[in-house]
Amino acid sequence: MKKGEYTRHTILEKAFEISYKKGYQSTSVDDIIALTSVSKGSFFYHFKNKDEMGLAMINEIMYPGMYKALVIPLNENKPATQSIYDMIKSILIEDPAFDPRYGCPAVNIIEEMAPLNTSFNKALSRLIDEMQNTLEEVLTRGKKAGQICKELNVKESSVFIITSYMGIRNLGKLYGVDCYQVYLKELKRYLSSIE
Amino acid sequence: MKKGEYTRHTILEKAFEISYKKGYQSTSVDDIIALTSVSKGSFFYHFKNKDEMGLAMINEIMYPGMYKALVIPLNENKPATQSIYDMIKSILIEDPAFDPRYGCPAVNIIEEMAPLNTSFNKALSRLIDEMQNTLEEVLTRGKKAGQICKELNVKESSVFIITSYMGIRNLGKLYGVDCYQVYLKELKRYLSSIE
DNA sequence: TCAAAAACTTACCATTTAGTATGTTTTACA
DNA sequence: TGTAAAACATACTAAATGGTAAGTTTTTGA
Repeated sequence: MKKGEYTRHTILEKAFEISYKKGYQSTSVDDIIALTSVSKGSFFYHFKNKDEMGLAMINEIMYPGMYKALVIPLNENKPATQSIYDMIKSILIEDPAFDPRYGCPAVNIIEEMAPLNTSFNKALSRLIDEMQNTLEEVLTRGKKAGQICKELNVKESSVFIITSYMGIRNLGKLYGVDCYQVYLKELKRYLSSIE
Repeated sequence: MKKGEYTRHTILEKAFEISYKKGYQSTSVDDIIALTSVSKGSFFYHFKNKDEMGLAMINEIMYPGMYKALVIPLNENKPATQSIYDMIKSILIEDPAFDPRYGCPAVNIIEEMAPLNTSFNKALSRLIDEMQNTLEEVLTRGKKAGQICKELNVKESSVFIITSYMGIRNLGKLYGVDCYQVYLKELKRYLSSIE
């Protein structure tokens, strides 16, 4: 029960790595086993089909990764708008797990799979809900601390922030990091407008 | 020379229709010819390969479509922020050419193909540049008309508006039209913050 | 240590994929 | 109206796809 779990996990990691660059549907089982030196029989021993693997990849690789990169940093003890700005700047500019050319793994797979597979949709909704809730909490705490305008609707604002992040990941695929800098300036302006 | 152009155009239209729902890479040539009742030989008479067809689809179907839905409405004679808000609301809520479940065709194909194909990337950049420039013009005109804050950086603001649009198309795939309404409220707030 | 369960391998299969070769029909226009 | 070019159809290919069958090796825990 140990060896198998290790194999399973490396399959998921490699699948994540390839599908981040090529897209989920265009990543074949053969692509994955080629990179893992796991046989096809072994692949299908661990997952009854490709989509079950994809779902596990979302839940076991993507979810923890996003949690670490997006949620944890938001709970540091900083002024609300500061901690939001820092987190977004950090994942856009500093985090080596992201490549501007390939965007954000979560955004990519939402774009590709949410309309096609309800199981994927559910798992991905759970991921974005987590992010959404954390943002709302930060903004609400900010209100109580007098850092955020009392009249602000925290739900609307956090949706707006998330959409801007999703969008800049998309735009970055066309124009590279240059547009990240432009985006960050206006994000800062927006954030100061809700203080 | 007439009949052929008609066939070519219906191929492009149907390819657009299917790939809007399934994604470009997952739309096969067989899918397209099945829906057009055009033979495979005829398909490859008009396009030397699938990607050449995809490129033509972007330039001949997507570009004009986006121009009509996004650019033209921005040049109506309204206050700057009003015309931006109305245009976005219109394509999100009213335009029957878009299905919230499937998002925005241009955003979809940027997400999927921009990292994988430089020809696609160029054609799509041209499309977004057009949108970007129009937004900048509207904001600049708004400044001159005293509707927009003089200190605003029009480039940064228009990038921010575009990213928010791209992002809400992504989020809409998870949550449907409900999140459009939430987004629009905060978009309105943002727009009034730049007045 | 040893047997049962877990983990893995190899060789295969049916289907789908983009693309081609070769020939036939249609169209435009002189 | 005749003919050359344009447009199309059919039947095919080789490679890639997700998945399976059947057997072999490795691991684990009593």
